Amino acid sequence: MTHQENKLVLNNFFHSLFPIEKETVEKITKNFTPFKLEKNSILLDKETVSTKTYFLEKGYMASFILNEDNDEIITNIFTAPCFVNDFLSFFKKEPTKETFQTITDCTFWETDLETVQDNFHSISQFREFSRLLFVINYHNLNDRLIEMISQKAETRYLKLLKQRPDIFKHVPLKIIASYLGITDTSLSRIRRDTSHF
Amino acid sequence: MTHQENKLVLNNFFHSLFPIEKETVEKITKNFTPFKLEKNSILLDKETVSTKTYFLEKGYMASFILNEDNDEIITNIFTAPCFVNDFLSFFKKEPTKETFQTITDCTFWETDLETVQDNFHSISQFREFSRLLFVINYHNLNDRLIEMISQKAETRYLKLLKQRPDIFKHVPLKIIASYLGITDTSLSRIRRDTSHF
DNA sequence: TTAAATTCTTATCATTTGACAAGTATTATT
DNA sequence: AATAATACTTGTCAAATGATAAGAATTTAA
Repeated sequence: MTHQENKLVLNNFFHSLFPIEKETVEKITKNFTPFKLEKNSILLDKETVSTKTYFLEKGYMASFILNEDNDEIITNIFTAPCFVNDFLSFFKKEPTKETFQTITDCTFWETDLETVQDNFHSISQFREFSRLLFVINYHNLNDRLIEMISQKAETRYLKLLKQRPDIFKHVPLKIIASYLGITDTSLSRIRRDTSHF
Repeated sequence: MTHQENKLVLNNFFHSLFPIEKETVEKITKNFTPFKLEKNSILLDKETVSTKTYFLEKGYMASFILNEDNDEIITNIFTAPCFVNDFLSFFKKEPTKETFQTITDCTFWETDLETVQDNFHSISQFREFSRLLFVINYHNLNDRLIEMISQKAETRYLKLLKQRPDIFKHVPLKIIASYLGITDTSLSRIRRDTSHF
């Protein structure tokens, strides 16, 4: 087994989320294959159908959409290890509106819908894991929406800085600004005004 | 069978989302029980664990959290027919942070986790339905977040007015304002400035 | 039906954030 | 190392939204 084929990080992700036997995880990840992308590569492009589900083993990514003015609106920032998916596109076979792009060099594992379906219908613990992954993703998204509704940019920035300090080391500020729903100018001002914290 | 026990709306909801046999739906909804709530009743209170999953058959609801200043921040507005759930609380048995309250008189169907689990692990089409429900809910939430990030309040208001005109007939404007992430004062101003549309 | 409570609107002023432009710093390319 | 490209900061002014208060309209309760 080469170093590239070491599924330790992938398999551990299952264990970290849900109590599950080693053998079951190995069965689930049997049909996952590894690959790498350099920084600033596109993993999944807008207006294409996502035929794979991706696990980000190492690196940083972002997803974005283009608004009417063709500005990139960052919709998510991903820190490994995590699954990176456009659920709607993958499960409903519809074109995605978002583009998923690497920020740093990244390593991935991928598998196709057929494998996911086999696992989903034959391994009850994978079903539970899948649902839990949805529940957690939904919950995180809901929390972020609540913050966007109820807190001003400075509060959101300070919270992100505290909860995900790592991304400030690896992700350009203009991407973080867009993720926070503000301009890079505004983020710069907020950072100046809060630098004493 | 009394009128109250007519599962037409509930059962049709399954058919509308996913191709599924009549008998399978009847099997799934066998253990759902009906109940009613008057307007301004609490369906699920903050800091309690959601032991049921709810289907809103008729009426309007909202969910909200309380921020630091004890202001209600509306997180969602529900129009029947739809499922109304705190996924995290229901599946992870954790206390919810949100309160779910009726806006009008409402009729519901409910069932418990044990029934959901039985269905989830024994009926493959229910698994597909459940996942699809998650996918659609996640997608709607993501769209709403993107709007919050990238569009100004007036644009979000006009879009809501176009996409869900019914709620403006049944839901107080101050609730809609909070849902849009603005004050009722601000919504009132926007409505004055856009009333010519 | 009247009184009270709630919702909605409007006005004024303050705060937050955006748009634009210029300049500096950093990173990538040759 | 030099050049170009990109990222970041700062300043100025404008636009969007919030906070507060007062009054009008509507709904609810007695």
